Amino acid sequence: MVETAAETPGRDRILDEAAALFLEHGYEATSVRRIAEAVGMQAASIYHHFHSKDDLLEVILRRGLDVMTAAFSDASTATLAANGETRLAAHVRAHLAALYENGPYTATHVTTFRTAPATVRTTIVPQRDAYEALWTSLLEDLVTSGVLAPGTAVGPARLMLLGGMNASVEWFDPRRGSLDDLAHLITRQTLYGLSAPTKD
Amino acid sequence: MVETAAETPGRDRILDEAAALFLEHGYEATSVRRIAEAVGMQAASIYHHFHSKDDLLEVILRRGLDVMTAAFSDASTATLAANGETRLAAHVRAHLAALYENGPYTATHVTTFRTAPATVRTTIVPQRDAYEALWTSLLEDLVTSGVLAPGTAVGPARLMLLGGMNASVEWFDPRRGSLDDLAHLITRQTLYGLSAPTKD
DNA sequence: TTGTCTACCTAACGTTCGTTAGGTAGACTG
DNA sequence: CAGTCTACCTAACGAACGTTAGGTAGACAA
Repeated sequence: MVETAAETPGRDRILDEAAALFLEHGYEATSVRRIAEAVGMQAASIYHHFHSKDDLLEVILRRGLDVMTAAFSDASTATLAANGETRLAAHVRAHLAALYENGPYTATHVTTFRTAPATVRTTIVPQRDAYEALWTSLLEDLVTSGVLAPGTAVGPARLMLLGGMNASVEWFDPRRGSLDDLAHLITRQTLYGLSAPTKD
Repeated sequence: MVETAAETPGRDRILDEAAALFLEHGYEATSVRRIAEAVGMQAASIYHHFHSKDDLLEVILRRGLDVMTAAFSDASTATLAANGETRLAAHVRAHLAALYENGPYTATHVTTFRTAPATVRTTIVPQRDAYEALWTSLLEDLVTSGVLAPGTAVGPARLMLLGGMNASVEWFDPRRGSLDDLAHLITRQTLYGLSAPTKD
């Protein structure tokens, strides 16, 4: 039960405000009346644009995933000919950009997906799996091309990398820190770790 | 407004069930009636043990922090004489044990703290800062003793390490995977990264 | 045996929730 | 210029919420 609808200004305002509120307070803690107030309309008017509160969440989660996926694709086409480290760095930067630019949709996705109502979650799962598969195949390429150590367990590596990036929403403030710096930090630490160079 | 109360079986059952439900569905999505049902009592009986639902959450969050802090201390005393890598590994293992053993309190803490009601969150903040300070000083020691690269930015390193460990609650299942393996994986990746050994 | 305390209970309170029914003002359409 | 459609509105519904008042059965103490 998802909207394919055309974009209206009112509808997009609702999505923006709802996503921001879901991100800050969580889905259940945000009432339809509070969303409506943020937009400047009555609660009942929300239902002109969405079937239900769950539907509204589903559209937001899906949009967050769309933003991520588009960012990943852009990074892929932009670095087709680049070396492995550059490609990884570009995709890390793209995922972080999805989290912190183009609205709160992706950040809302990663923070609310786990506890979203089961009915909403299950309809999103296939699209989410597809996004994770993109990362899996990127990391496999990097193993094959010798950038990552042979025998690297790609599954755990993907989970830790995505987990680490997503965890940054708990502390990173894009108005205070540079996205490029964060992307560089995460890429370097993922590839080379924190240890002092060995002296053998 | 926190309980210092003696431990009664009924009270601990409430804490256990509530923490598990908050972890799975989130705080706002879990009603007092549902907690009571899980325990096998009436909703009103919860209020014999806790002032309010917020109070119940606060006790749970604090207990989660207590579990973490105790685990960290144990790891510290157990590795006083050990080398840097062993000390780091022990503390990583301790934090993960706090997340996956001794009940759902720590896992509930890390998943619900960010969106907890502001009044609850602010009373917990000092204790939380104290736990993070423990990690900061551990990492600073490791830089001083030459285990971590000189000039390592300890703040971001701490955030990424804790963020990575905490993010594992989204995917790690302690009944399927070994905690030791996970701790080893995270420690190794944190120190040495994923890159293939350079051939120069 | 009377009194107190603990750990629950039933019943109900006022509030807020998501949602629906039905209306209206203004913009386009023929 | 009548008709339709869009984007809202007011009013209200039943259900669920957190919470409180007041009672009770059993344990333990004097």
